Amino acid sequence: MDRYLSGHEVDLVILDLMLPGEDGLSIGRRLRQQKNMPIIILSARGEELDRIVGLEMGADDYLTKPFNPRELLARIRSVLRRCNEVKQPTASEEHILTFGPFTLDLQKHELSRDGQEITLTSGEFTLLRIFLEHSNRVLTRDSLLEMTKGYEHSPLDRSIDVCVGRLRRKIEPDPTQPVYLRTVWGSGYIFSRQGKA
Amino acid sequence: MDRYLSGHEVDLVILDLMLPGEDGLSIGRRLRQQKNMPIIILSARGEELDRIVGLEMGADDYLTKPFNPRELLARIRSVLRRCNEVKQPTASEEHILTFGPFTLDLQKHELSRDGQEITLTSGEFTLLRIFLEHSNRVLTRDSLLEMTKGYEHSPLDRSIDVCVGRLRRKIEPDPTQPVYLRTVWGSGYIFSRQGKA
DNA sequence: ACAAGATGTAACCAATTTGTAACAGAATTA
DNA sequence: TAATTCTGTTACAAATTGGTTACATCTTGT
Repeated sequence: MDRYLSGHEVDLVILDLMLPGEDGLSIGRRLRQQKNMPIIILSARGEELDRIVGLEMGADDYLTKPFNPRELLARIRSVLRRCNEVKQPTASEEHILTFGPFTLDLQKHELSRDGQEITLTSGEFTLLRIFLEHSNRVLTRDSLLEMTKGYEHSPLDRSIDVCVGRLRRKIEPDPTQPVYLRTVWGSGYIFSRQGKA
Repeated sequence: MDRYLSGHEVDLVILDLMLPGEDGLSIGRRLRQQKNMPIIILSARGEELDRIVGLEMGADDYLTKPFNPRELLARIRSVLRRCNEVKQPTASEEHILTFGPFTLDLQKHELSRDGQEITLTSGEFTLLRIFLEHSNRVLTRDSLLEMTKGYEHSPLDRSIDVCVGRLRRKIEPDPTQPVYLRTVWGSGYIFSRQGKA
């Protein structure tokens, strides 16, 4: 069992105390201590003492057989909800930015859409971050160069244009008709999180 | 009741569905939605349907009268424990960290896989510990040097790269294609416990 | 409609960054 | 002290990036 657990992603363990082998309670205690894994205990014995021991051991919930499957589902949902809040205490904080269906994680340097990762080079990442942090306002090539590299302006520098193009290919539904990263002719670029037509 | 709640610090609400006044279930629903408050429901009716409705509504636990006071205490403890972890996720002193099939024991300074020990030098151990303690975020060479040795930065210091390489040979299935200890080009390294492709 | 300037973009490749083997001084152990 | 292990440095190979260039396309003003 330990081997299985170490090789797989497990969200929650439902422990049947009536199963043979290592004592269910000690398994549970170990799982909780080492991996902080959510646990629901099933038991045929409905005696109160057992239930109390199970909960004190650290299980998150306790159900006695026979049980209603719908109740088990409800309890699983309840435990997982609590648990996800534990895993991502700071998910809602500053280091995750979103636009349209995309998510940019500033800590991981990772862009994803529908849970699927989209690889960005470090230049693309930097540019996207700047656009997200200054959305809905026109950014000139000068200020973009300034923010990305601290450059002074060179009048024939096209590097921003090229990088914008590369970014568009990764985030725009149709790079020809940008909805997030639009050109403001004669001035620069503007980014809008919701994606204008 | 609302007046009381807004003026006081409340850790947990025990809701008696049999009390008069506003319907207990809707009170509960409101508390959870507005304050994300932990809730335990008491009810004289032991019918399954009620218990299910209560849990689905978002209560953290459910107890039917008559109940054993000790069991109520245990359940309160269980619910509060979960909640406090939300507030202080790193409060407990875990000295065993896991990732993929590996286990790192901080006390013994020992890395093992499937019960088999993998010897680490002290430099490798330190680096791995730091990666595990700061997983899922990019760590620059600078900050890694800082954390491992308190170094000031020397721009041509490659010691981190070399140590990362050595660590990879011990933990990566294929050091050429790291899944745990990945490079973030132009920025540094990032460690993910579950091992990304 | 035309010219002039601005923008999009494919392709090339130099500069940078990273991987790693080999070496040697440092640290540890016997 | 001698032997052994560890770890930083160096050097070079490999990989990756992103700026430059060149040209097509688009916008604006006349």
